[in-house]
Amino acid sequence: MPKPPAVPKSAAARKRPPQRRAAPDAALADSGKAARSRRTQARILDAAEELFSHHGIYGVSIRDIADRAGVDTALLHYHFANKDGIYEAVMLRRAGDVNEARKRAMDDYARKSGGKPSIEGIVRAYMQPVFERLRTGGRGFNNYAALIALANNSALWGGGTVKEYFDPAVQRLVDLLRLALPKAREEDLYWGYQFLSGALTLSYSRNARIEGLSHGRCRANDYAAIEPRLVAWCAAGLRALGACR
Amino acid sequence: MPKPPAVPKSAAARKRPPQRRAAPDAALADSGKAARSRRTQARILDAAEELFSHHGIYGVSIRDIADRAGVDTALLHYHFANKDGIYEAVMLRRAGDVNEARKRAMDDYARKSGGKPSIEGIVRAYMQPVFERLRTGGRGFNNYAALIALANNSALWGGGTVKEYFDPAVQRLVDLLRLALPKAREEDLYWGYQFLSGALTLSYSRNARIEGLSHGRCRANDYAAIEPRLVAWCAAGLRALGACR
DNA sequence: CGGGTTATTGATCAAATCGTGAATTTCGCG
DNA sequence: CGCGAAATTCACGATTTGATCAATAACCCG
Repeated sequence: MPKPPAVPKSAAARKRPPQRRAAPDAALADSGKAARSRRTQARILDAAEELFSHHGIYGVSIRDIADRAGVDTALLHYHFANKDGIYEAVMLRRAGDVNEARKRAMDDYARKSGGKPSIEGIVRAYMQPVFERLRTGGRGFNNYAALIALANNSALWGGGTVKEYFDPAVQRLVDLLRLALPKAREEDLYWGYQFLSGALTLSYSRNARIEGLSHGRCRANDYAAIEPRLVAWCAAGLRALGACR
Repeated sequence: MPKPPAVPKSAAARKRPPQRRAAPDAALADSGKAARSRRTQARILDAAEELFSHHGIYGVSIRDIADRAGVDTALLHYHFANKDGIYEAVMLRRAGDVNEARKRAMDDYARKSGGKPSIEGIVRAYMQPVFERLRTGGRGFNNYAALIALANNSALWGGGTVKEYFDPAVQRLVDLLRLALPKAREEDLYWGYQFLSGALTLSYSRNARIEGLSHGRCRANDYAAIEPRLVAWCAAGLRALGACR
């Protein structure tokens, strides 16, 4: 009886298709059943990522995703159990990569700068992986970023699993800032992060107000223009916060 | 196309009978049919405001709103035609008031400061009306602000009518900043506004990450703590942007 | 090549959704 | 009072949504 594993309702979100390792020979890395399945899942997640980033989780139906991915509705349930499963998978797919890169960049900078890291350097290291991927990561990462921005300004900041990927990088950032701003109050470091976070996420959100406001002088996704300005902005703000004790 | 599901299903709350209105005596200013109608519409908008701010426009059904307002679904269509009409009415209801107050505050400050307005003063005048209402405006304005934050980081920044209320105040802000930062590049003034806007909206959004990150040291809606820090932060950032030409 | 597992589709359901038009209440006004 | 318009409710239909079950296609391995 080929039946999709009827997972108990309580553990529905846990369900994952058995993930086989790629064939050891790997003459062709992505041939074979498992690889094909993985590619299909990726196509589903790509579609969901794009649609979620435009309309939010509730503005997209499972059918919308299935149509855009070119598969049947039931397949989404087979791979991801339900809609929340799809959403969580989308949120987690890139979370590890970008935050590992953040921690690596901050560690590298901390080592390179010896005992005297600059605020600019710390902030730049934290932001650089995101901007790099925004510029070169294709439409996929841009959709993901817009979705993160959407979730960040709402109550549903992921199902609760997302923070486990994002929070450690933030703590690393705050730790470095504490080193560079020894006179700053502890709470001001966190307020500083919150302001930084708000400005950063708005920059890769789907909001393009600035184009109309500036009469076309600024383009909303001109990340080459945004990155240095945002670094300077946040560094100055952090210094002001750290000094106002 | 985005067609909506719903959010929270409280079976008990669903069958709650329509709440009878308060005593009809009330011989006060607004009795009469028109006033009653206006009060009903206000109740509907209050309910929609709260639900939209939590779950987004697609996460709320017309029934959810009607139930919470204690009226029939058809009444929402009678007053606001359809869901988009409700959304627009919610967005516009407080838009005029807060932005008029912003312009007034900036005009007052510009006059009071003569020809030498400070960055801090300008930014404070722009933000003050919002923080004042967040502190004293009751739950209604807090819901509205959270909804604005949600819309601000998404593609649907109002149906297009909202910007006509918000943009003039922003332009007034930029005009004053141009005066106070004569060496700044034109586009940097707008980037500055964008960063300011991101940090500001995140501060009154429904995101409470900072409470967990700071281990309870910061409370997400401690506006008395946020306002002065955000003013200092943005002023420092603007100065840095304006000087880096 | 053939059995068995996995991936994918087709058909379908119960519930929820938006919207409408007819009834019913409320209330101003003559 | 009592008529008529505005405000509000009732009942309902067409459509969409999330989800499931059985049936088929693709593939691996012996």
